[in-house]
Amino acid sequence: MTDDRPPADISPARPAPETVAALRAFNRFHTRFAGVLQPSYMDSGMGVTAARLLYEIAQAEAGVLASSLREQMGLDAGHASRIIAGFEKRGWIARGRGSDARQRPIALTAQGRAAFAAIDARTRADTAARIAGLDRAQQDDLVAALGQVRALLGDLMAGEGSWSIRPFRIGDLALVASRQARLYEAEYGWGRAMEVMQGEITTVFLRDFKPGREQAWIAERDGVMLGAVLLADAGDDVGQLRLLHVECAARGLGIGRALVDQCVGFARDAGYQRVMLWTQDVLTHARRLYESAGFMPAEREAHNLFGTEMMGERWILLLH
Amino acid sequence: MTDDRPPADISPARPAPETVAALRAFNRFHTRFAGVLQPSYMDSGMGVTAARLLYEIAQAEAGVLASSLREQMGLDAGHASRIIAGFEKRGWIARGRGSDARQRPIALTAQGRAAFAAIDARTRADTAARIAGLDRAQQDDLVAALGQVRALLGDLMAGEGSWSIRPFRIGDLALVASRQARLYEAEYGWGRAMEVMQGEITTVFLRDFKPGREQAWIAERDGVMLGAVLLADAGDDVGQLRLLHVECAARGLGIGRALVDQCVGFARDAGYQRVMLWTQDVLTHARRLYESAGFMPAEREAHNLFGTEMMGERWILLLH
DNA sequence: ATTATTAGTTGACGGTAGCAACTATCATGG
DNA sequence: CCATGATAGTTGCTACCGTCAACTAATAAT
Repeated sequence: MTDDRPPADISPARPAPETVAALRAFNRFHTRFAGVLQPSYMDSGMGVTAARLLYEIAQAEAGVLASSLREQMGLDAGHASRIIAGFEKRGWIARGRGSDARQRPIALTAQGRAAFAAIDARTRADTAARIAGLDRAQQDDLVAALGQVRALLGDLMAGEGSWSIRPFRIGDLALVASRQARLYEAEYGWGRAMEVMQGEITTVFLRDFKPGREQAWIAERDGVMLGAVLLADAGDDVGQLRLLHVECAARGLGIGRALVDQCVGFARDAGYQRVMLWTQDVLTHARRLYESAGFMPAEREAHNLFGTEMMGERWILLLH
Repeated sequence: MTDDRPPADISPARPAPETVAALRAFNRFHTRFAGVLQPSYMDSGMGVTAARLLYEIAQAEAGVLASSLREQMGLDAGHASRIIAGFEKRGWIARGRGSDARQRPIALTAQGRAAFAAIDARTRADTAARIAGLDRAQQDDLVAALGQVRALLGDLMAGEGSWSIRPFRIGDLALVASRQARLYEAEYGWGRAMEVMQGEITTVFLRDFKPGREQAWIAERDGVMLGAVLLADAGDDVGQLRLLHVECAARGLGIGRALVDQCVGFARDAGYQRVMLWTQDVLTHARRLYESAGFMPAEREAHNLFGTEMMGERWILLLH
């Protein structure tokens, strides 16, 4: 009844109360939101859990084990067993034998696929009805926000590793500038001067954009930007790699490397002789990345452009 | 079992399949996420629904009616009645008599408040533990994304009318440029030329920012930007209102008016003689807003800056 | 061969939630 | 003023959900 646990075991890095409050408010909201969606299962004669389980069976490749479904959904063994038995009784699934004779791998029958398709269509329609008022742009915002939430709340299933890289679209570059400004502010304390530079780079890039000679790429997952990079024409057959960044939450997935590769590949195809970039020596992670991509360090120069003494570096990659 | 309903009654404006899929995936995720949070209620001897109900009672002013709670939460009358009876039995609530003797208004007792506080603290701690890994910036992103989802999914409770206006912070202006670029692209088809202009305006504003003489404001709710406006020093004691916008989803709340008022008030305090702005005659909503704020139309000029023939207008407001 | 482990099933049981019948009160309208 | 209907809330019934624990059968470990 009472909470006797010492604060210490909650977490060393305690989140801000407002964040917790916002998340709780959201949870309440979503409980109600999902509650409105549920009744439609009812008249298909099965409960929400059964519907979820059927969904997972349909998604999995034929021959899923009950145990893996259980674990995936956090279900009780007995509960799951009964629901699965129910499916079998209705002829929706067939159960084989695994190499291990205790296992009874589950597969949907044709009948089961039909039943699932009907339920799924129904659910899809109900969900669609709930967001019928949103135009295309709002839908994109929604998808991005949902993806962002899942990523931040640590949904390991959130399109696991399924990020992709695409050319920039309208509004993307300013967003890149915004994210980078916040990123460097949070991590290094570089302030407005850096923000201005990022704004100038993106704006000039857009203003003088040379299709075929220049390009920018966005790495994203579920509509959420995970990183970005620009390739600008620096003249004399030199391409300049600019504004590479990877969001904190997306590091270690190889996104930075993929962006650099994309960029260098484009530069090679476009006929550039070299790719050049400026960076700061404190950005050690980026430096390692450039090094492994074949870039060679060139000039170093101390400067004080962003409020602190720092060491700028030029790196060069010969292409041909 | 089967879905016999004609497509017509789903919605005339049917959302994209990917949006629906993303929302469904999110629902599945959140069901599991919330499921992990639930067990902690258990050892307080009450179910999730009871906990939710207690929360609502605690939030409401003393003297809530069971019926309003029921409706609010979408509960069955009998179910709610039994849970409430349980609370009464434990001495957590006291029930009075309304003017209507059928009504039994509910109020927390001191004991009830204590019990709720304990449960609430527990829940808060559990929720906090789930997001312990997030740094400050990620928490901000999370709050914004949660707010965005709630706003887009039509949560009328999402901080109803509780938006506010604040001065800009790092990364805000580039975000403004990004949102505006997408907005005008979606609504009017103005393309890259407009995007470049927005980038230039924000970047120049940041680069030459004159504290006290210039400012930018962001309207937001739950961490989500709902609109923004800039006031730039145009010389000769003229302040220029720039880049006013209100997000589609946030229109009709008086945000545009509040932003203009904020801007004009600042200009007056800063000692400007006039406030000037440029706009396009097709932006009828904005024009009405400027008019009602006391701006007077000045020059009009046809131009073709953004890909189509359009009519630019200058408006002026005399301050002193 | 013995023991422990694992996959899955089954029985028992308390809690959840929906439906409908019920009481008590109030509103309306001849 | 009484009949009628509506409303706030309670109670009984029931199906289902979900947990615990005991169970079978097969496998793995020593």
